[in-house]
This record gives sequence, C-alpha cells and structure tokens, in this order.
Amino acid sequence: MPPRPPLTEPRHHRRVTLADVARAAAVSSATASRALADDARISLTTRGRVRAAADGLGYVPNAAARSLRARATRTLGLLLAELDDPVHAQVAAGFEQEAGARGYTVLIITGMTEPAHERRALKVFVEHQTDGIALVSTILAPAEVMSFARPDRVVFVQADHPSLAGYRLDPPTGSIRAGEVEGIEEAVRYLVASGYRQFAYLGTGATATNLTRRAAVERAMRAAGVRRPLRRFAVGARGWRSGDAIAQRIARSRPEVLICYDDKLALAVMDGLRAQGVDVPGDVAIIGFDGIPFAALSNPRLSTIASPSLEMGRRAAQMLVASIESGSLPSSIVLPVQLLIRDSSPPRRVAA
Amino acid sequence: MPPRPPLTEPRHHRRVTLADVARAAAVSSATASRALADDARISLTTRGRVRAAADGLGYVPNAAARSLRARATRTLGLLLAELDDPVHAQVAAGFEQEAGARGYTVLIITGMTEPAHERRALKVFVEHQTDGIALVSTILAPAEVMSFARPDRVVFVQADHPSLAGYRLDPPTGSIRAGEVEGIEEAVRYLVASGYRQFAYLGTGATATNLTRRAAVERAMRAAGVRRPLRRFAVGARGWRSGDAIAQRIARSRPEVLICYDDKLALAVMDGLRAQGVDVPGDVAIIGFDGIPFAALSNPRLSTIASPSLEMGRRAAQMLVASIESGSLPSSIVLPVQLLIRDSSPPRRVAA
DNA sequence: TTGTAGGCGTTATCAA
DNA sequence: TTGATAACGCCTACAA
Repeated sequence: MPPRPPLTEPRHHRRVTLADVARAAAVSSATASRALADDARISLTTRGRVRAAADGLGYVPNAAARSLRARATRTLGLLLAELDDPVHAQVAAGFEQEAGARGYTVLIITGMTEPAHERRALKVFVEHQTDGIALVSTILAPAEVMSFARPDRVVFVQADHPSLAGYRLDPPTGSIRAGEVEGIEEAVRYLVASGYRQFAYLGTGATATNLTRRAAVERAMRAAGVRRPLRRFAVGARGWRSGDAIAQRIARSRPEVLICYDDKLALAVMDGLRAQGVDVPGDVAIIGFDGIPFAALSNPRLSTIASPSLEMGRRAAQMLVASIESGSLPSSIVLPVQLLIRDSSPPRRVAA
Repeated sequence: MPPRPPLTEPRHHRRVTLADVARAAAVSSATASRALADDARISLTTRGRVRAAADGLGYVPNAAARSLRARATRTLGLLLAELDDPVHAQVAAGFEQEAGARGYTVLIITGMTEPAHERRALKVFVEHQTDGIALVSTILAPAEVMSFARPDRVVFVQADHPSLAGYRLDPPTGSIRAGEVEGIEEAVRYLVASGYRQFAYLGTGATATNLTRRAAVERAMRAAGVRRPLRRFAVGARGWRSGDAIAQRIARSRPEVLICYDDKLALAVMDGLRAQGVDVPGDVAIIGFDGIPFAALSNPRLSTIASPSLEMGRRAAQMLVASIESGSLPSSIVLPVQLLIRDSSPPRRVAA
C-alpha cells in the first residue's frame, strides 16, 4: 500500500516571493524586481513575462523586506486620545484619507490622555519605523516627544501639554491648531451685543486646550467691557457622561450663558438641564465648541465654535508627507474656526 | 586653520542597531539579542550590561527586520467604511483597545463602502503581512476576501455583502453580528402592544444589514398580527445628511411609527420633522438602531435597538488573536442587542 | 555561557 | 539588457 498523504492538507502555502516569480519567468530575481518596478532597462518582452508570472502566482511584495532595504516604510503613525470621540474620529478620518491618497498606510494608537500610554505608542511607532507621526490632543511634553523621533517628522494637532496653554508659543516643530481664540472673541462679542452679561464656562481638566479656551473667554469678556467675573464649572472624572450632575450645579447658578469646553459636554448639559426643567435658551443660553455633526441636530440646535477637524487631520498628513518627500517640514498653521449661532443662543429679548 | 565641520550637522544619526548595542556591551550580537530577550542562558551580569548599553544608546528594535525573520508582524488590519461614524468609531475603539492590550498594533484603512477601495485595502494588508484582518460592514463578497488572506485569519463584523441579507448563513469563517432580528422582534412586539399599527421603515441602500433589518421588521409585524403593509422609505445618496428632504416625505405619509436604519438617520429625521412642525412622538414615533451615545441626549431622547459596537470590536480582535496564537479561529458569534425604549416612542394613548 | 554563520525578501551596486 | 552579490537588522541552529 502506498503511503497516503496526511489527512490535513498543508493549508498554509508558503507565500510567493520574488524569487518564485523570477523562477517562473526564467529570469533572475534582480530582473524580476526591476521588471515589476517598470525599470526602463528591462525589455518590454521581459517586463510582460515577469508581470504575467507575478499575476499568475499571485505575488504580493513583502513590506517588511522592502522597508528593511529601503529604510522607509510608507507608514504614518497617528496617536490620539480616543477613537470614539466625534472630534478625534474626524481628525483620524481626514488623516487616513489623505495618507491613503498619497500611498501611506496608517498605524493608529489611542493614548487615553495618559502619558504612559502615549509614550508606549511612540515607542511602537519608532519600532515600526513610521516615516512620520501625528499627535492629536496629546499631553506629553513636546520636548519629550522629540526625544523619540526626528523632530521634522512629527506634527502636533491641538497639542495639549499644559505648558502650551494660553498665548505662548507652540511646540518648536510642525503644529496645527484651530484659531479658537479668535472664534471666542467673536462669540463673546456676539453674546455681549445680544444682551448677555453673566457668563459661565464649563471646562474639563488641565489640558492646554481647555485652559486656553477658558482664558480666552475671560480676556474676551474684559475686552468687551463685561465686569462680572466668569463663573467656572468643571466636570468630574466621568466627563461628559455625568451630564446630570453638572446640570444640577448649573441649574443652581443660572448664568445667562454657558460656554462649554466642547459640544459633547454642551449636549450632555442640555439634556441634564432639560431634566431639571431649565429652559435652553430661555433660562440659560449655551454655546459649545468643535462643531460636531450632532450639534446641528440637537433640539434646540446647538450654537458652537466649529473647528475644521477633518481638515486638520488632512493637513497633518499633508505636512508629514511633504516633510518626508521634500525634506522639510512645512511651517505651523492655525486654521480658522467658524462661529455658528444656532438656536441655543439667540439674541436676548432685553426689553419687553 | 583646522578644517571646520560642515555647517549643517548630520542631523539624521543612523538608527542604533543591535550590533551597536553588542559592540557597546562587548559581546556578540547573538548574545545581545538573547540578553534583551531575557534568555536564561545568558548570565545575569551580561544581561545587565547589555540592557544598560541598550538603554544608553536608546536602542529600539526594528520591527521590519524582526517581522522578516519571525514571519509574523504582530500587526492587525482593520478595514471599515468610515472612521467618522459613531458606530464604526466604536468598533474601531474596541478593536484597538483589545489589540493594544494584547501587544498588537493596528493598521486602519477605510473602504468607503466601495469594492475597489476595499480590495486595495486588503492588498495593503497582505503586503504588510498583517497577522489578522477584521472587516467591518464591508461589502466585498466573503469568497473574494478569502482569496486574499488565510481564511482563519479573517473576521467579519456585520458583513454587508448583499448576498448575506436575510436569514441565510453567514460567511464560512469567523463572523460577529448583533442579534438585531431578535431586537426587532422585541421592538415590534412592544410597539404593537403599545397601540401602534401603521409602521414605516426608513432604510439606506442594498447592504445586508439594511435588507436584514427591513425584512425582520416585516416578519415581526406579521408575527404580531399586523395586516397593514410596511411603508418603505429610502434615503438618497447624501445619506443622513439630507434629513430635511426625508422628513418632508415622512411628514406627508405620517406613519404612526418610523423605524430607522440607524440612529444617525433617526436623529436627522427628527430634526427635519421638527422643522416641518411634526411632533415626535405625538404625530410620529421614532425608533433607531445602534444605540450611539447621542441617541441618549436627543430631545426627545431616541428609542433604539442598541448593538454592543465596542464589544464587537473587542471580540473581533480577540478572535483574531486567538486564531493566531492558538491556531484555530473561534466560531462565529451573535451578540445580543438591547431594546432601549426612551421618549421618542412611548406607549400610545389609544383611548382618551 | 557565549560566539559564528546563515537566511528572512528586497533592492541597489557592480559586472558582464 | 541581464545577472550575481551584498546588505538592510534580527534571530536562532549549531558549534565551542
């Protein structure tokens, strides 16, 4: 009896390599490599034969081998706080679109706003030799980030290290921000002109973005001649998920207008206020930040200072690719925000 | 005059390699490799010396080289339609969390629900030799997907190829779905018991998920003894962004209850209906799908059939890792959904 | 306990 | 126009 083959077929066929293609096309692997790269030195006949062999065998180049040799990975790292957050999702979408369109693949890691996570993420990027890294709302000190990677291959989007708060200079390298301060000035001017005097700000933690926004509100108030101080509220550890608790505090205080750190928070507070029987905008007007899609669908529709999140993601990828391919990182940019006055903050009926 | 060094420093120091570490520690690179891997055969002294050298030089292993040698990348591919979509973002978040916790890095690509994009994405995954691939709401035929990658290294989450619609079998490999049909049955039972008879369904395109949901509604209606047919509405190309146009059609038709393909759509329609002066739930009750966070914050709060999106993402990563490490892909699963009755679909005041 | 050598799959240099 | 060869950085079988 002839020996029978094992019952379980060797399912995992060895991956077809360039050498296999070369053999099938009866050329050397060097020729095969060049043929597939459409190198002009290879005759058209040979190129065709090699390509046919490659297609026939289902050849797919091995990125690891190629990267090893090329010292470049055509891969970009994206570090952001949370993927399931409307703003970050938008930035990520823009980044991925742009990167993909330019032939780069994206490695995404979430940092949960924790330094340890962020550091680990950077290390992973370095291991994987990403050609560039974008950091979104990340809290690590820029200087530390730079110690991990080539400074001209790093872009910060809304860098959130506390030291960056206020009006100080941005990190020494590529940075992308929204012109939120201008947006706030415009919003406060609008509010004051509309009859609002008693302002409150609902913030979250010690990130640069939060601190900057709050400070800008205060500055803008003074600039607009408002004397009464800004009432400050802060959310607890559960963030916007604790809308009710926050709403109770707001309900007690009853500012004329509440500016919220972001739309998520604003929407949660609106819901909480509703439960308290507080009318928006009748009793308290509300303004958010970011311009997430659902802010346009709430009831009442939420006024907001909208940042171009998708565009910021796109730009981050563009800057990185520019740096990689042209050798120099484009200079930092501030993208304009847009004040969207909707139903949560109408002009006040001062008289009547 | 001594020759001065060039003005522009060679900024790009060659990356430090294992050989560098070995040299610094005065051992062979083999020993260095083993020392860093905490190989018991290397003396503690040497291990310490090597580690010190590695730390001193800032050594970071090169993933490409390692992958090439190991024939594994510790990388997972995630293909989804859009990153800026509450459901996909949630799935992505769960996937990334779980993958990261298990030491895997995630390559994310968006497929825009277009076969060409999806194919390209798969090719990229193959090039990068991802150890596993998860496909979320993807429309490519499962068979075609399998031709790209090892079937036991692929997981489908809510596979959306039209052939998968209805109650047919799932793809032959790992699949993760929400038990939406059961959820729909429960919802319809609730609605009928609450006095609703005139149903409408607002859907979107020919994906398996949409077709399955619509069919399930019809089946459940019949099972509940409803005779009147289901009125069908479909959104146009702009999807949920055209809430107003859809709302006009709904306003004209005035079904007693409108079940929407997903929460996004439901929220958009609610906004459009409001503009039309149609009261929800007074004139039309509304139920959505997915259970996205903002569904809980709308006014009125949206009733919905909630899928465990985050968990589905987690499970996808778990299944892949299990397959990679234990050699066999766990069997397909259906995760239970949860019917959340909120304010957009209260029991009807039938009498009075 | 440590070292030597070879190969993972590509591409680039040099030679033919 | 094509081919042989080396090297990218790592790991491990084998030798010492």
